[in-house]
Amino acid sequence: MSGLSRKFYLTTAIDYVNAPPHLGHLYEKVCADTIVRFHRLNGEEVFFLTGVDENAQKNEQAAIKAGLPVKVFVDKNAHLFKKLCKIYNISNDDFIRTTEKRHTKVVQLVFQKMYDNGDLYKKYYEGYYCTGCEEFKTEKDLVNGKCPEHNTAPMWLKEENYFFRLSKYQDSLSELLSEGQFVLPLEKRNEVAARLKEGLKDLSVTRPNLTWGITTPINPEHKIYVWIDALTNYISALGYPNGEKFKKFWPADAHLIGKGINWFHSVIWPAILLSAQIPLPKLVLVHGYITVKGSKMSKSKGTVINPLELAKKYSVDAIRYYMLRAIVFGEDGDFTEESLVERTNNELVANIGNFIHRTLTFISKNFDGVVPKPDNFDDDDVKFQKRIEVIAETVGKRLGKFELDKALKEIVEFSQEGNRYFQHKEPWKTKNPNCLYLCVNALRSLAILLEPFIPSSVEKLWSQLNLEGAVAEQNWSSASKLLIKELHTIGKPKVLFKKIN
RNA sequence: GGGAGGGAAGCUUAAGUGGUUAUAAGCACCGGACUCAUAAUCCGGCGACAAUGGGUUCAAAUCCCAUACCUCCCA
Repeated sequence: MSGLSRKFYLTTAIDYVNAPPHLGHLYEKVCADTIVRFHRLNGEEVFFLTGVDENAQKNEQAAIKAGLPVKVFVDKNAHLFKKLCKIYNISNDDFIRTTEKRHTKVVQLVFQKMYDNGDLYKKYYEGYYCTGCEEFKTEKDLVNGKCPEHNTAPMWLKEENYFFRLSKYQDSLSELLSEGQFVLPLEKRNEVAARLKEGLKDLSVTRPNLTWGITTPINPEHKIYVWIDALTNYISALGYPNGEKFKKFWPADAHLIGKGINWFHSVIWPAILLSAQIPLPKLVLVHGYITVKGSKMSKSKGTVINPLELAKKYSVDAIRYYMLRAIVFGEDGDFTEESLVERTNNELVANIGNFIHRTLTFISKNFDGVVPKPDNFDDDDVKFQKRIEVIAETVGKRLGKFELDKALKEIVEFSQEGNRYFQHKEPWKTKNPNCLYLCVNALRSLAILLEPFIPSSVEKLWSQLNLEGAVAEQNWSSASKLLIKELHTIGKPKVLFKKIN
């Protein structure tokens, strides 16, 4: 353990604001939040960025459909994303909106730098264009002459666009991706590397004749297309090029993204940065999708889950706990309310909640709320004490590897160990002081260990333990110490997690 | 159309990468103990012949081939 304070910069993808947030948006934010909270507890200086992509044509189209001015429409949905963060205790340090001046000017600067570097050139392009996809399609892409995605006939379009010499960076990118640790999990790295071998084509990075979006600095007729615009949020939010935050936090320690935008983050984004001569991020961290009944949430199937609504039905921490625990990080995971209820009742309530509550009420009722003075430890006591001594490291290792679900599993097992120990020592017969002394310390450990996952519940636990400060201010490794001493008076016990139904 | 991956107890998973009757965890289910605790807890039991069909081998869940299904990436 070094005493050096390090920095940790984590981003999420920025979300389209063409619709209100769904559960997938929340999942990414909760994962990110858990990761950064862990890093904060480790004493690192953290910057955690999330935000929304407002410049996409998709947003404009959705606004028109809704019969609202684009700005009004976008404001409305952006507000919902901010609200989502607030409700779910997402501890983001900033929230960027790509229509903000601080962003648009950086996008133009990056564009200019790429241009100055000779990486952008003008070219006529002709072909089928699907307005839904905002993309040119080849004949092969079409099914019965229609875009299979949108089921609409594309139009024949002849456009003058600026192209980015992506091909120029083929070798640098191949090298970046062969090194192994740039994209995690490794299967995701392999997918990108395999596609890279097929060769890179230059990329169209502007669109003419649009009304919504950021104008290029070199030609007022052209708007900057999604790539250079959206991805640049990761540095514009830090005040690139001269901002203090940029100097302190860039390069990003991880970009947390969904698997669908892996290519953009693992190939296009590094290429843009290389072209603009900006250092590359350290890691692209890819998570899976939340599915409902085994397939993607879809509007037509009516399986889209609105997390703002969900929070009215279940507690925020139960939802956070469930998503983090039940979904293997990096893989897709199915969401059902039944399993949410099951996890909550069996683990959060019956295991963790019970251990907390039985310990606290026992001390409260039998020792007037005062932690008893321990005697000499017997073998059981020593065994449990040792468990406490290693738990911070055990869970920390998992979190360091982004194994959020496994980390949580370790914590559940620790809590179960507590229940087992308590049961075995039978303090209701013996009034065994060692047992209560160790268990109440285990609760303090649990509070810290669980802080990244269920931050709000854990603060309540902290105050029931009548401890100073906030859990979020504690040091991770102190979760393995017995810092609650004899004669400490605990607060009033109160049920933390309620059983559902 | 090309490529990658997956199938394990009723369900969800972890381990296992050639060797006798496949190692485990949680949920569910059954039984017991206990009563401090939100009928929570603790202990014990139940339970899979490994997607299917072939092949290699003295021996395969583990290697190879084929087929079906699911997922993903690409076109």
